[in-house]
Order: sequence, then C-alpha cells, then structure tokens
Amino acid sequence: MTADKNLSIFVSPHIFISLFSVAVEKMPTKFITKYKIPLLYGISLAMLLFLLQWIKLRLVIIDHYFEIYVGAIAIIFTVLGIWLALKLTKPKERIVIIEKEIHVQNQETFTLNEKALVQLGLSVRELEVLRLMAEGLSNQEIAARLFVSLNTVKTHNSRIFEKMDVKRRTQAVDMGKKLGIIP
Amino acid sequence: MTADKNLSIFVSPHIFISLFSVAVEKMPTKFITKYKIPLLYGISLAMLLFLLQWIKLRLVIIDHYFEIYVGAIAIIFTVLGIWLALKLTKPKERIVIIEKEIHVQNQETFTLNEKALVQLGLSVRELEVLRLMAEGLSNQEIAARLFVSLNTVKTHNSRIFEKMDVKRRTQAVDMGKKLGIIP
DNA sequence: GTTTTATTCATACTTTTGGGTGATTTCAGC
DNA sequence: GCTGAAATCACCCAAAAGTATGAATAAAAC
Repeated sequence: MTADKNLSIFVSPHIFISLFSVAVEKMPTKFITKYKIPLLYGISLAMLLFLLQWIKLRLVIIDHYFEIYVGAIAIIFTVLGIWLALKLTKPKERIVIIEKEIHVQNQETFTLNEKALVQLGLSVRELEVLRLMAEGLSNQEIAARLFVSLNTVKTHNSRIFEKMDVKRRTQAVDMGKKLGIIP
Repeated sequence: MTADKNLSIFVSPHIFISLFSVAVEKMPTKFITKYKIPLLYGISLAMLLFLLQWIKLRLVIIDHYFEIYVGAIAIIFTVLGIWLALKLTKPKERIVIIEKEIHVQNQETFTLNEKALVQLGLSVRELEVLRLMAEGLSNQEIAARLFVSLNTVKTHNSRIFEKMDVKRRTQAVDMGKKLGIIP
C-alpha cells in the first residue's frame, strides 16, 4: 500500500456566492449614501484648502519656512490619499477549500462473518475463547479472564477444535482469521 | 476506532503563492472598474482646482506662481497616497485543506514491514519458521517441511520468542501479524 | 588468524496443551 | 414433563511445546 497523497483543488461555490452577497449588501443604493465618501472628501478638501490659505498668509511673511510648507502639503495630501484608499477598499477574504484524499489501511474495523460462524456452529462462549486464544493468552490466562476454571477452558478448546476440524490452537486461530470470525 | 472522518486544517504555501499570482494579474482591470467614480471625482476636483488657480493667476498676473506649484504638489501626493494604500492593502485569501480519509481493506497483497523486521532482528530462517508456525504447523511438521530436526525447530522457536519478547507461539504469531512481518 | 553470527543438532527436564471420560446445572423448545 | 444443547467442572494421561545446557560447522567481517 502506497502512502501517496492526492491533491485535488476545489473552490466551493457556496462560499463564493455568500461572499458576493455580503458585498452586494454593503453597496448602497441611495444617492446620498452612495456619494457619502466623495462628499466627505470634498468637504475635507475644501477645509484643507482654507487651512492652506490661512497658513500661506502667515508664511508669506517668513521666507525661511518655504520648504516646511511644501513638505507639510505633501505629507498631508499623502495621508489624505491613503485614508481615501483605505476607506474605499475593504479587506476581503477569499476562502479556498482543498480536499486531500488519504488512503488509510483499515485495520481497526472488524466485521464478523456471521455466515461462517453459523456454519461452524460455534457458541458465544466458544467464540470468546477463540478470540482470546488468538490474542496469545494461555489456557490459564483465558480462565482467569473469563472467571472460569482451567478445565472449562480446555473443554471449550476441545469443542472448538472439533467443530473447526483442527488439531491445535494455531490452526484454529489461522482458520478463524481466514474465515473472518475473529479479528 | 470509529469510522468518523477527521478534518484537519492545513495551509499549503505553494498553492497560496500560485493563487496570489492569479489575483495579481486580475487586479488592474478590477481596480479601474471598481474605483471609477472616486477617480473621476478626484480628477475633476483636481482639474477644477487647477482651473481656479489658473483664473486666479490670470487675474493676479504671475504674482501667484507659488499657488500653482503647491496645487500641483497636493495633487501629486494625493495620488501617491492612494497608490500607496492600494499597494498596502490586498485582498486576503485563506486556503483550507480538508483531509479525507479513505479506508482501504487490503487483504490480498501483503507487504513485508522491513523496518519492523530489522528492528526485531529476525533472521531469514527464523522468519520462515514463524510463517509456518502461523499457518498452524506443529514443530514436527515444520521440521519435516524444512528438512531439519525437531531440535532445530525448537531452537529457532526459542530465538524467535526471545527476540520478540513473547512466551508462546500464539503471542509470536499475533505480534508478527500486527507488525506486518507475516501475512 | 581471530571473532562473530547463523544454522544445525543433541540431551534432559518442565510446563502446557490436548484427548478421553464423566458429572451437574440451566435454559429453550417440543 | 422430557429432551437436547450450552456452560461449567473434575480427573487421568499422553503428546506437544518450551527451557536450559552444550556442541559443531560454515561464512563473513575485522
């Protein structure tokens, strides 16, 4: 069994649509709200213009601060531009879902072969003894596990071997696994 | 083990980069259509401002060359600010990878677990004896199969049990199957 | 040449497994 | 009520498995 991983790219249309819906809802339809930002921009610019004129009147007197004045204008309008851009662009998240298939060998889930079990005619107790036997327990250990005497386990073993037509526990375990009556 | 599917989230950097490239390619056309109104507004206002300055310039002769210069700076740096902000803010994308487990029951092909075999330190002969043991053969039958004496088989068994740290053949077989060193 | 490992074989002994016989109790089906 | 099956238990004995000790040979590595 190779452990190769397959990558398959998949974009979920549901999420795409839902994101689009959100965008639509946030688009204003009314005239006032539609031009809210440009109105704000216009008002801001007008006030800024007024401020500039006021600063100019004060700076005309002092010639040394010419560069400071220009620099201030540059910074102010850069920040204004950034602010405007940030207002206009909302960060969006786009989720891309990728499904990756991993092949896993199924060793943990055991499905009992009922048909084979019925055919062999093993009782519930006998099947239980067989399972413990397959786990590597000795007869004495099986007896302790099931709270019965060693003689009882031996009797179950004899019955199991008889029904499965085998001579020893290793054969019983091997057959049991092949028939799918023990995991 | 329940047969539930486990979801694990994982971000692949490779796919992230490739999708990022696609997004970059689509950016210019989207940008123009998206900010059509603000752009138009901005340009209009800039031109209006320039016109006002120009009219003022004509009325005040060349005494106000200074205002034209400042106005130009304001426009340039507003555009620069917008450009900067758009550069800084990009739509985010999140990649989500969902791992999907596919249970495979591979009973027909047996792949020897070489690593486990090396770790246990079983020799070729010992592995052969273990395989026959798992098939249900008695020590005497294994000896006949391999054309060796019963004592030889017993010696191999002792070595196998020692290396696997088990007490009896059923434990050795059980462990051998679980480790994948016998089919 | 020496050392280590794998393979093979033997002997003696202990422990575990497996076969045979018999018995008792409980429960379900007729 | 009777019968058969399942579960439980006991005792005896043989066979098989497992342990311990020792030995020999061949091949590969140092």
